[in-house]
Amino acid sequence: MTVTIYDVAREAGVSMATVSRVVNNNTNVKPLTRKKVYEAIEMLGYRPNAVARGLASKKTTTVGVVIPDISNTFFSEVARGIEDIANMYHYNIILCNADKRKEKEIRVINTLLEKQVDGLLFMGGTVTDEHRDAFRTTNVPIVLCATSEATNTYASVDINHEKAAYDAVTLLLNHGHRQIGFICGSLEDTNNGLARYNGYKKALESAGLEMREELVRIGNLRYDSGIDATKYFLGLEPRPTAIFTATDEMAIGAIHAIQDFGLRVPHDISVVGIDNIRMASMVRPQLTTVAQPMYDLGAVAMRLLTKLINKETVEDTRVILSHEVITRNSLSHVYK
Amino acid sequence: MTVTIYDVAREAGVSMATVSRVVNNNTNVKPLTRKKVYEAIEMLGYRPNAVARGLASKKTTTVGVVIPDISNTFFSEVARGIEDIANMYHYNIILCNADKRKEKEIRVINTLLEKQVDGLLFMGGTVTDEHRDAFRTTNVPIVLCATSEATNTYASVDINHEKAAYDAVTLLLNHGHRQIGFICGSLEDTNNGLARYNGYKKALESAGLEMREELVRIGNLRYDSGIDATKYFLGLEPRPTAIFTATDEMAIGAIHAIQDFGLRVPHDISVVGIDNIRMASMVRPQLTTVAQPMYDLGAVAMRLLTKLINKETVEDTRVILSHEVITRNSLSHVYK
DNA sequence: CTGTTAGCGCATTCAC
DNA sequence: GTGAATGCGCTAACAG
Repeated sequence: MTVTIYDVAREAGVSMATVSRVVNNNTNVKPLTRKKVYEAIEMLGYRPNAVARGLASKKTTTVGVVIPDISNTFFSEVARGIEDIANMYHYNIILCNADKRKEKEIRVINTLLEKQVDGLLFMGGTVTDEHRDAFRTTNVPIVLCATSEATNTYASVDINHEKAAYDAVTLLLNHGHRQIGFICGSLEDTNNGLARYNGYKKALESAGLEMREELVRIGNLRYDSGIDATKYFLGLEPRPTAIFTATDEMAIGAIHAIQDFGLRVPHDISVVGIDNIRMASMVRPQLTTVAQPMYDLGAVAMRLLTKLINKETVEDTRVILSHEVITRNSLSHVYK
Repeated sequence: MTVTIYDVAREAGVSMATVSRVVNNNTNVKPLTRKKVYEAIEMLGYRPNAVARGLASKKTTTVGVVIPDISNTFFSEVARGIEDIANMYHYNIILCNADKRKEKEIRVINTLLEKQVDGLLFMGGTVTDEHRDAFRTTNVPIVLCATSEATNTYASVDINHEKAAYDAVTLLLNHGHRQIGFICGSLEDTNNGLARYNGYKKALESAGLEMREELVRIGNLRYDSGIDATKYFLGLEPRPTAIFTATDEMAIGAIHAIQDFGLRVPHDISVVGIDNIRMASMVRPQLTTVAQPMYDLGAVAMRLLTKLINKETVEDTRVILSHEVITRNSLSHVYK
């Protein structure tokens, strides 16, 4: 039924070793024999069995990708970067959603390893000791992407989240804002939570301001929670003149909550986010935000992984990509 | 270095067949031996090699998914449905972006087949003869998802695009609109283009109206093209009282173009889209649209694929999921 | 309930 | 340049 390398060999009147050579573009095959083999392949409709090849060569040309949620626009953008570069280097990716749930992350890491992936790209909340235990059981290269890891012992690519938040708040400060509401992620979430929280705090301190707890709300990074937190801010006396959020989605929620309340953005309240998801320029007013290079995060991580897989020497395995303030229309000077 | 089933067998004092049995939860292993094997596995840190297993059993428990673009919010939602169900049935997915480009689609189909996937989930624009040629070279089950195929010979899951458009336009008609601008996808795109175009046309005809070419614009399904086409409509005399678009993204572009022009939605112009992407309820006014069950499209397609893989008898391999009109705030009766 | 024996389809020595 | 032989790690009969 299925045609194997052996059938091709017989058809072409050569040995299977020779067929293997031409299929793998090995040098040292006489042009004529090469041609005969190609013809046999063509006429039999031979398709190499990558599984058998993987077993024999111990390389599968596939990498495992664990991702929190592919339907999240931030991660799907990163995933596209990953896949494009993977494709460029002739790797395929096995994609696993893990929702930042530790047990599921560990589980998929193990099945990915069972599948003999050549490398592992991990995106998730935070790397714990259990993760490290799982990573330790293998020799395949691992790179962390948009993920925080305390001991800094793995290859990784990310942005400086604290600095990004710091820059955003400083921007607000420079526009005269002093009452800046902050919708933060959970402080257990190192990147979106704690790091950005620290950035907010430090920016305030740099300006000689004290952080006030009543101006900080914890959200879940999503649109609705941006709305909810903003409603709270709207009830404050005095009201904040600006709202900074740890994600663009929450920022968009903030904008709408303000508008639904009958106020204007940025005239009455300015709003600044982080991420620069596509949607950020698909709101009115368009969102001023700190851009993360989402596609590049994935692309660079994947490129790094290919180098690691090929045992190329790489100068720096901990790469920080730069973020960038994107000025649009949701921010203005404070009106006294 | 790597510990194999043979090492475990020796350690546990049994044969490799027995180890294989316990690893595969085969019945008929004495509890005591099972326990011994588990202990050996534990102490050696044995991890089954899925590649070897795949070669021996001719099953890889992975399915190939070809998708137009994972960073597109519509498809990433579908992909989530696919992955969740795949995971539920213990399959992994190899994800390949193909951008609806035929050559790339054919290419990834072939590499997926080389990797011996147990099944193939195809999402793309249109299935051509070249696709059918590629499909013919294999016996693995294939299901088409959100994809049009003229000869109707493959398992598939989709919605009725023509009817969805028909319903949307009828809704507009029922609200008194008679001048309905339509931003369509390319007519070469069977689903998003032609089918929805026909639905628009038929709805008009059912109401005894004639379709007028100047009220139809071709867009590329994205936000910006919604803006561009709407600017054109805004210059028409008389202006349409409503705009219907083939995708939500274009609808949101339409809303913003209208607002940027100084008009109000829906007071001056109503807007209705198709899809119900998350963003549809993250605009002001919130978008009235015809919902496609994106997650379910993926989930049902994957479930169908698992049945096909297991050679279960399935009653109907061509499934049409129902769409639903979602009434929000971008539509009102026409103000005379 | 358990062990023996063959392959699965290919890459990869090592000869020639 | 090319062929023969071996084994990658595992499943799947078949015996017993």
